[in-house]
Amino acid sequence: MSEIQRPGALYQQVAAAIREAILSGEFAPDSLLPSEAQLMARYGVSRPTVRNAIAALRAEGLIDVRHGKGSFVRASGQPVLTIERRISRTAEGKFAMPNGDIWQEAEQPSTYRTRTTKDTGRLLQLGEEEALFGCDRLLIDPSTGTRAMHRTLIPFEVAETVPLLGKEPCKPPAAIYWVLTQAGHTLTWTETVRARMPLPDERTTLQLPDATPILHVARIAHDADDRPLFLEQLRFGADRAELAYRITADKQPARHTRA
Amino acid sequence: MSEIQRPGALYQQVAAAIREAILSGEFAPDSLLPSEAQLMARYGVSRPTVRNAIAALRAEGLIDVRHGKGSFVRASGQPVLTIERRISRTAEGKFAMPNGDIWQEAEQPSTYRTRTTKDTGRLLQLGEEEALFGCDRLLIDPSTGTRAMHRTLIPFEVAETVPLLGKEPCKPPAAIYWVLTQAGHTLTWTETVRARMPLPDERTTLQLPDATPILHVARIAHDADDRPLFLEQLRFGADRAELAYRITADKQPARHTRA
DNA sequence: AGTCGTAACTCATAAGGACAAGTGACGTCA
DNA sequence: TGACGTCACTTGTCCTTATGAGTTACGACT
Repeated sequence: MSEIQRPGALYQQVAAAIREAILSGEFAPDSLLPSEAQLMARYGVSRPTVRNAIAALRAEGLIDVRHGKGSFVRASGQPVLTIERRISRTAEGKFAMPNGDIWQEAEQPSTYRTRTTKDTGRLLQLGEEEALFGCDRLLIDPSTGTRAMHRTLIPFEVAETVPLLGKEPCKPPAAIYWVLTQAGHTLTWTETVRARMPLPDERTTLQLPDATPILHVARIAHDADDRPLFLEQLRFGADRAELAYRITADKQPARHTRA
Repeated sequence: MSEIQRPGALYQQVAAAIREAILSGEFAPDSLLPSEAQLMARYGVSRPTVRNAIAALRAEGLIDVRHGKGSFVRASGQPVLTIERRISRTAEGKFAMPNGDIWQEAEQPSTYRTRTTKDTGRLLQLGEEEALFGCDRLLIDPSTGTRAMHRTLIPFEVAETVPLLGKEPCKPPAAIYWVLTQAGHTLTWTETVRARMPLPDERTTLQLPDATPILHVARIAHDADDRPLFLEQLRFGADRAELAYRITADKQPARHTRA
């Protein structure tokens, strides 16, 4: 019934109409949208057109479609888990992470040897194809069901100078910080944050819904002279979790790039 | 020709075949994929099936399709711009941001009055529907072409106690920090980072390609007693830019939640 | 030589039909 | 009563056909 003809393609007009209805609250979160047949009648278009419009809204993450049941307005709920990226030291000097104890390991960590890629090589200030110890963990926060993939990458170079690391390359991060500190290093950290769409295997491991990007954090532990010691990666679905940082003002003037 | 029949739907098999070819390097980045007609012949399927497969790869961000030209393997290039989220103070105590001078304002900042939403209310530790000054900027980094949307939200409460803010609510962040410091506040900051798919207006303003999430940073400036003073938001396409943070170890033991 | 039309390619949009598959409710039968 | 089969609903998949629209190159005409 409702006549539409404004922007461009038919299916985009239908999509826009439904989108407005959702954003204006006419269709409440978690409520059932009209079925494809009803939408066909409502807008006087064919089924492919309706499905095309629905596909567009799906790609925007506005709706979820369940086979045999219908299309539901996605509860655009904010993330339920805040991952605080901070590092603290106890009175004895040991390291503690604010999130260290919420995560459980879903399976045995898997360790392996690998080489730097263009990306990890740049972060570690190494060339490509340099040898690394790797350790992958699948983490779960039981209280929210949030899943995350954690990876530790330690250059052979570094592991050689720190016997404990070479023997057991797959320790929890806090333990690695402690070992390196005991070995005489003074640690500081930098993190870079990216977002991208998941690869198929990430989609399944992290159990992500449609149109859900993943947040990708890379934490580099630096020595006192600013040289990278090792790398931690954390990946998780951006629908359930967010990152939190603390910032304080430096005394030095801002630099644009790290030497 | 190449026979396929493994996982599930036909179009998924076709998509998987093309995806493998891309990830294995058979189709180089920026190269032209076979046309729809060629793919129909190659896999012996109909045009809708080919288009369905292509739509799936598009949603994954693996390919870009250009009307009249063809489908291209997306150069999965890492972000070209690193946005450092740090704050420095000059010898005179004024504030400087590492990125402060790379951004140019694409248009006049627009100021307005608004009210807290559930989300911004929580961040500012206010209720819903509390009055705010708002200021929106569209920023551009000319060297990379990266666009970003910046928003400042100042509660009326705060603006009233700081005359300079009330008169001119739309100052650059560094200037606001300075004004608040002059007014006797001691600032610290926290940031939360999220990623999500863009809304249609964000897609156009930020000129985002398909399947590109946006990174959403909310920076809260706190007073010495940890009460929020005001809020800055930054939004940009995750395809071009990444965030960088510095972390140092606290002396205090980690707390899980802020009081 | 330069301009412009046309043809031949590309993807985009739209309609129609048919059947498969998941879901839930209802009713029958043991 | 309980188990199960069937049916009516939903979306998923796949095909055919047709037309519109952006891109490029070639060639004819000026």
